[in-house]
Order: sequence, then C-alpha cells, then structure tokens
Amino acid sequence: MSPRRSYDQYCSAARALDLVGDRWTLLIVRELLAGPRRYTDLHADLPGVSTDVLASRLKDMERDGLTSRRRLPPPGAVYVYELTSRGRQLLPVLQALGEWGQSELGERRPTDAVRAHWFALPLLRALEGEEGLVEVRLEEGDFHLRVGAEEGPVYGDGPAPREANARLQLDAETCAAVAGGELRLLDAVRAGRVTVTGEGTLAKALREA
Amino acid sequence: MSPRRSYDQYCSAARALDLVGDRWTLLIVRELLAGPRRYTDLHADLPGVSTDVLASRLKDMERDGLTSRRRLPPPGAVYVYELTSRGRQLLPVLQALGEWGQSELGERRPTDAVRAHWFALPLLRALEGEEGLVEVRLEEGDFHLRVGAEEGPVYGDGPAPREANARLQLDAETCAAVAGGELRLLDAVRAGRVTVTGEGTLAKALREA
DNA sequence: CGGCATCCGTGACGATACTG
DNA sequence: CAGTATCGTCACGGATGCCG
Repeated sequence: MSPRRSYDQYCSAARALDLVGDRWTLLIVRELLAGPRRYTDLHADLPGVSTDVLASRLKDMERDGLTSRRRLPPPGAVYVYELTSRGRQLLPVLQALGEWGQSELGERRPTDAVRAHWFALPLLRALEGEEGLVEVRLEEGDFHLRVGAEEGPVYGDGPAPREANARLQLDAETCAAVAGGELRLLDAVRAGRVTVTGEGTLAKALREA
Repeated sequence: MSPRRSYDQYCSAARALDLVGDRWTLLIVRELLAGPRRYTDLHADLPGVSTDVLASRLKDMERDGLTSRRRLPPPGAVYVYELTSRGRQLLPVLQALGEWGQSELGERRPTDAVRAHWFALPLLRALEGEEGLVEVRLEEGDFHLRVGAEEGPVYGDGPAPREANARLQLDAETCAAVAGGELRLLDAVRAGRVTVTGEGTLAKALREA
C-alpha cells in the first residue's frame, strides 16, 4: 500500500487524480461497476495486472473510501470487493473516458483482450433515458444492464439475475457500432442485426420499429 | 519517449487510458486548455513535474495527436505547445474528474500549490448555458473564460485579450464555493461577494439580480 | 535564459514463485 | 482461492549540464 503520492495542487481534477490516477485503478472501477467481484475474477478480467499490484490497489481504494471488502455468508464464505456509493459516482468519469476513447478503438488488435461486459459502459450511454433490466447476449459472453438504476451496480457480468425487461442478441461488431454511436439501436434492430425478446416496454418498443 | 505501454484491452475506456493515463498527462491537458503555452510556463504551473518527464510527455502527446508544437513568429520566436482539436475534446473528461474530485478538495493544505486558472474548469461548468468572454479577477491572479466557445482554447491565463462581456472580481473562497456548486453565482452576487462589471448580457443579468 | 538531455537514487511495476 | 515474497526492470523526481 503506497503512502499516497499526491500532486499537491489545490485543484479538484488533480485531487481526483490523486485517488484514481494510478495505473489500473480506473479499470478496477470499471470491473466493480458490474457489482461485487472476487479477487480471482478481478485478476482474470484485468489481463496484465500483477497480483501484488491488484492487491495493493484494492487496499488503497478501500482506504480511500472507493471500495469495501465483504465476506459472503456461508456456504461460499469468500471475500468480495464492491464499490461504495462514492466509488459508483465515478461512472461519469469512465463514460467520458470511454466516449473519448471510442474513436481510438478501431479494429481489434491481435494482442487485445476482450470481455463481453466491457461493452456495457458504452451501451449504457446508448440506452440513456430508458429504464429497466436489459440482458445482452454476445458470442463472447452475456451481461446485463440496469438502465437508469439509482443505486447498486449499474451492470453485471453473466445473464440477468431475474427475468429481464428486454433481451438483446447481437454480434460484437454491431454492439461496438451501437456503443460508438455510429449506429442507433433502433436502426440496428430494423436492419435485423439485433434479435429482441422479452415483454418489457423497451422490448416492445424496439420490436415495433 | 516511451514506446507506448498499452493495456491491450479492446475497450474504449482502456484505450483512452493508454493515451492519457500516464502521470501528468491530464494535468498538461488542463494547462493547455488555457491556450498555447511555452515549455517554461508549463513547467512553472505544474509544480513537481521533472523536466525530462514534461518533455517526454509533450513528445508522446504530439505523437498521439493530442498536441502540436509551433514556433511563434519573430519577435519572440519561441516554441509553444497547444492542443489539437482531438486534445480539446478531453474537456468533458477533465470536467467529470473535476466534479468528482470537488468533494475531496476541502481546505487548502499547506503543501498545496494554487494557480488562479485552476478554477476556470469548474467555473466553466457553473456558467454552462451562458455565452461570451468572461474575465475573472482573484487575488491569486486573473484568467478569462470563453464560455460556449466552439473552437480554440476554452479559457486562458491572465486578463481577457479584448473587452470582456463580463468581469467578475471575487475571492478564492467564493470562487471555490461557486465552482463546487455549493453557491450559485447569482446568489454570490446577491450576497455582495462578487463585483460585476462590464456591458455584456451576462453582466447586466447578474447585476439586475 | 529557455528548452531540453543526461545522470542518478528511489520507488512503482510486471512476472513468477510460493504460502496459509 | 487469495493473496504475500522476491526480484529484475522501468518510470519518476531532483539536480545538473549543455547548447542555441
């Protein structure tokens, strides 16, 4: 655990970077926006991070009030890490970064790792104004979005824990285009590139189009 | 100049961090949002950065299309660094960071450096929806805001280069409160904590209140 | 003097091995 | 499974030197 290296500037952006400017920190936040995760799962979805750095960051973040560590009730009884309310407020930061980085994304490089839920953040932007639980199925895996959620995780890895208001099945290319704003979700549905199921308002509205 | 260390993740936020995640990079962007700056001025307004790191970052940023280096016409004939259009698009990232970091700001610590124009970013948010050239005078120094500017720098160090639409004179504490959203600018004017001069629409509207 | 390049000590990082 | 220990490497911060 580092003794907190600071920029020592009386500036709110610099203060923010004191807390989340270290390598890997914001990507750990991205992972935890999907809800509580175990150490091993975090390590698996952050390829390249070394075990000691991950452990150190998690301690720093807990000390700084961004995350908390909790022991699940038996059976299981493993530790999970989750964002505090303060940590969840970093969502706009990650969205601004993601929006800016969208144009750098381009084609997938052979060295690039991919996880399905990495599309959740930009997709959440594309669904702004909507509401409900949306399940997304890609070849690379499934995840779900809690669109318009006021508290708790804003998205999650794997299928939705309860019946989703809408289920979308699409390929990664379509997903990237929608996430990047090049293609509106409605147009993607019209073009037959998205299969919509479910009985929620959003699902019906999308099918009507 | 580093050979570009990458997270190697097919994720737009990770791509953004590949380019602006290094220490000091986003603070250099904050400085350059104030318009073209010389190396020495950048070094003076980024206390703590070492000369080689600053030079290295500036090269990285130029290579990555965030900044450009330009020689001023004689007399003067010095080099200045400025943001490209792509670099200026990082404004929302810095604003999101600044907004999040606002609650960490608190009192000024004895070790904290301050520059007047570090208040420009949050003040710009407080004036969202307005338009025009606003000059701000603090004890710590002067700066000006190009509120609603579509292109070019969004703020600048020192007094406004031409007659401002509004001039605000206030103290740092009031400025921090307004920037932090705890106090609306209108209420600050009403409380007599801001002296408004100038003949623009904004100046008149503020004085009327 | 402004604009770096070089050198050096320290600490952060990344990979691997190992342990409760 | 969830980290800690170890170690080589690289990035950072501070000082100093060089060159136009």
